[in-house]
Amino acid sequence: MHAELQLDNQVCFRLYTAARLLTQAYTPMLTELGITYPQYLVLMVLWEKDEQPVNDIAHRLLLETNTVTPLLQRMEKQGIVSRKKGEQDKRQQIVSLTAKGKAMEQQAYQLIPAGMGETLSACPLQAEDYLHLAQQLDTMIEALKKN
Amino acid sequence: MHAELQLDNQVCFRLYTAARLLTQAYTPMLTELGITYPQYLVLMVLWEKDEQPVNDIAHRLLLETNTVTPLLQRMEKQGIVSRKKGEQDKRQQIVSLTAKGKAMEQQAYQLIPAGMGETLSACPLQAEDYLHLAQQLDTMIEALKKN
DNA sequence: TCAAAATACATCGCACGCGATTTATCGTTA
DNA sequence: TAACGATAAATCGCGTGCGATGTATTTTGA
Repeated sequence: MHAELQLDNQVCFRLYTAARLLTQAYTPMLTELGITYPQYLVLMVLWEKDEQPVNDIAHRLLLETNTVTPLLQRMEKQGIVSRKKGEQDKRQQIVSLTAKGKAMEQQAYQLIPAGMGETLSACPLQAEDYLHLAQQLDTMIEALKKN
Repeated sequence: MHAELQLDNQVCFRLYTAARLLTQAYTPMLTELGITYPQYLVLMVLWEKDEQPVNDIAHRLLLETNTVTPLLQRMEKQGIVSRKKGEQDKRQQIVSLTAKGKAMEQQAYQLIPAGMGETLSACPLQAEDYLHLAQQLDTMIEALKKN
């Protein structure tokens, strides 16, 4: 029995579990909006800056384009975003929010902070704890980004 | 522009990303063993205690049986585990390690701590930071488990 | 200048996760 | 004890993630 191979000693398992469970906590609100969590991430990227090529969205989310492309295709089918070929560089697909996609920002603002606030109120972590957690995760992410 | 809806303010996005990237860091070692990360989790559960029903494994990993069952079927096909119907309760499927599955503990022990140590050496977090991180994640997980 | 390398995106295949449903078995109780 | 609700797995469908490959376009360098 090697302590290094015990589930209870694994940071990765905790990250994997916490990410899944927290994503699940978003699901009821996101279902009301008719989207999934990764689609919500894409929307946040586009709410910040509209009209971006697939590559920029993928880089922002640290995902590969072969994940983002089908995701965008599904979102286009739902009328949340539109895609058009880049004018200066015809290899690019420029992704834009539709009116529906823009309107969803307000709906999200009304649903999600309130809903998640309630969920996390059951969690005895303070604002400063989350800040510290975020910093440590950023440190890990930064180190792992360099493969 | 609502601060609550900015990607940079999302703990969930950080968890989602850190979990993905850390899992990716495991992948080279796990590929050498011929398994995936979720399969590695199942093996850790079984190395700790062999011969468990599907439900116990799923509960330990906080996963649903409809995730674990196909995963176990793939592992059985690879000869890592075997499944047999429970004797006292015929609804259960008791999952056991094969000789191959047991032997993989030693291989994992030789590959993974060393490999992950090297990966995380690029990460300026100390042992006590990981401990603190683990505690905070456990707190979140505990709160989120109650839906 | 023009062929080769690089880049942007798409496609394909496979392994998760999970909501929803189904099937087999068990426990309970009327 | 016979029916009925509860439980354990399995199955189905869909949306990711991602490695591998393909295609169109741009950049490059001899």
